[in-house]
Amino acid sequence: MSISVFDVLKERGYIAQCTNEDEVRAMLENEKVTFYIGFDPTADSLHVGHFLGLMVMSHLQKAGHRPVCLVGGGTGTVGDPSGRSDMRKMLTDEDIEYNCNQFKKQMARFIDFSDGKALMVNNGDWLRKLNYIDLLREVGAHFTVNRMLAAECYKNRMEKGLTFLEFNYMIMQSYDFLELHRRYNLKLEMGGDDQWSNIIGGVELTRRITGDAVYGLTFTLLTKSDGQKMGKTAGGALWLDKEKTSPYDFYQYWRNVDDADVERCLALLTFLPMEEVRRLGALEGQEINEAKKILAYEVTKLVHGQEEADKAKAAAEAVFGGSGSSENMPTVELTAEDAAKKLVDVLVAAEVFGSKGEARRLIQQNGLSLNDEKVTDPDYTLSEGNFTDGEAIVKKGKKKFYRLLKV
RNA sequence: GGGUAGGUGCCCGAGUGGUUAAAGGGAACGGACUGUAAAUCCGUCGCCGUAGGCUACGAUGGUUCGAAUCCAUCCCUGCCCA
Repeated sequence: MSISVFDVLKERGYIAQCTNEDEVRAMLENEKVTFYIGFDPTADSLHVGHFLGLMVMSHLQKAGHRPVCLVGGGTGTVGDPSGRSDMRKMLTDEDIEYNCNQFKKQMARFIDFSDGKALMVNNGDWLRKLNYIDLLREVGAHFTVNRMLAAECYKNRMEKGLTFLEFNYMIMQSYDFLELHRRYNLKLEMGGDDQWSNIIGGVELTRRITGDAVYGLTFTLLTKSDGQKMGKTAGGALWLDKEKTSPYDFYQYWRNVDDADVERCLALLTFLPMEEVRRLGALEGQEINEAKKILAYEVTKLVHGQEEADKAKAAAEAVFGGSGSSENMPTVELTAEDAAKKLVDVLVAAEVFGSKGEARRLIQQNGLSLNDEKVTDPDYTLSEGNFTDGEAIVKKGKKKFYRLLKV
C-alpha cells in the first residue's frame, strides 16, 4: 500500500476531528477496519451532505475496509438536536420506514454491498426493543448529565429549550456504537462534524463498557467559502433523488459554485487525483469555468450515472453554448389546447412559476423570453407561430430554460 | 401548579385600535455588470387582478363603524418559583 487512506482523506480535506489521529492512522494501515456512519431518515431522499459521507465511505472501502451503513429507524423517531435551534418534526413510523427504504436504494449506488463487503443495518432493530430500566442501568450510568449539558451540540437548545426526548438522542447514538462493536467488532464511527459530541459519546461508552479501543472521526461539513451551508437551492436541499432534483439542476448547481469553492468540491466530491484537483483549482478568471464543468460532470456522474451526466452536460451546452439540441431540457408537454392559451397560465400550470403574479412580475422585469425574444406582454397568448416542429423554448431569468413541446 | 415574558410574512424582527399587506435586515427572485462566478448597483418579493378585491399577524369566540393591535378561553415556548 503506497499511501495510507488516512492521509488520502486528510489530503483531500475530509477530516475535521479525530479522537486520536496517530492510532486511527495506524489502525487503518494495519488492519481491515469495520466502521460506520449513521443516516437518519428525516426525508425521503439523501442529499449532498449525505453524499459527502458516502464519499468517505467509498474511499475507505476501496482501501479494503468494511463500511456499515446505519439507517436510523430508531434514532429517527427521536430527532437529533445537534446544532439545531428548534425541535425536529416528529415522523410517523410509516414515514420512517419508507424513508429508510429510499436511503437503502440510493446508498447501493455508491457502496459495494456484494459478498459482505459492506453492511446495511437499521438501528431500529435493536433500539426499538430496548427496555427502559435495563438501558438506564447499563448505559445511563456511564453518562454524566453535567458533561452532556456542556456539549457544544446542545448550545443553541440551551437557550430555546431542549426536550428530554431529544436529550436522549446522544445516548441512543452512543448505544448504537456499542451494539455495532459487539456485533461486528466495529471500531470506528464517523459522521459530519456536527456529530462530534454524539460520536465521542459512543466512543467513551464503548470503551468504558468493553475496555476495547475504539475511535471516532468526523469529516468536514460541506460549506461554502463564506461559511454558509452548501447544497441549498430554492427548492430546499440538493437531493440525490432525480425525481426531487433533476440531473440537469444537479449539474447546474455544481456548474455554478463560487470560484473559491471549486477546489474543495473537486477534492471532496470527486475521485479525481489531487494533482488534477489542484491544477483545476488554480485556474483563474474565465478559465476556472473549465474546472466547474469538470466538477459538475464528475459529481453528476457519480450520483446519477454516466448517461444522465452526459445528458445534463449536453443540455447545458445546448443552452449556454448556443448549439441546437434542446432534447435534454426540462420539458413541459402541451396539448393542442394548451398551445393556444396564455403563456403565463401555461407556465403556472406546469409549475415553472408558483403563481401568476410571479410570472407577470418576471415579464415586467424583462426576465422572460420565448424563442430568444423577450416577452413584454403579461397577457401574451401562445399561437401556432411560436412553435417550430412543435417546440418552443422559454427562458426564465438568465439561466433557466424550459422546452414547451406539443404532444 | 404559581409568577412572568412571549407566539407577526421563507427566517430574524418592528409594530400595541384606523394612514399596516404590515418598518428594518437576511434569504430568494429579476435587471445592469460579468466568466452560466463573486462583489457591487437598481428593482421585486401574500393571492387574483385594469381599477379593485380576497386571504393573512398561535387557535377560537367576542367588543368596535373599524383589530396584528382591546377582552375571554384554549394551545405552544422561554425564564423564575414549587
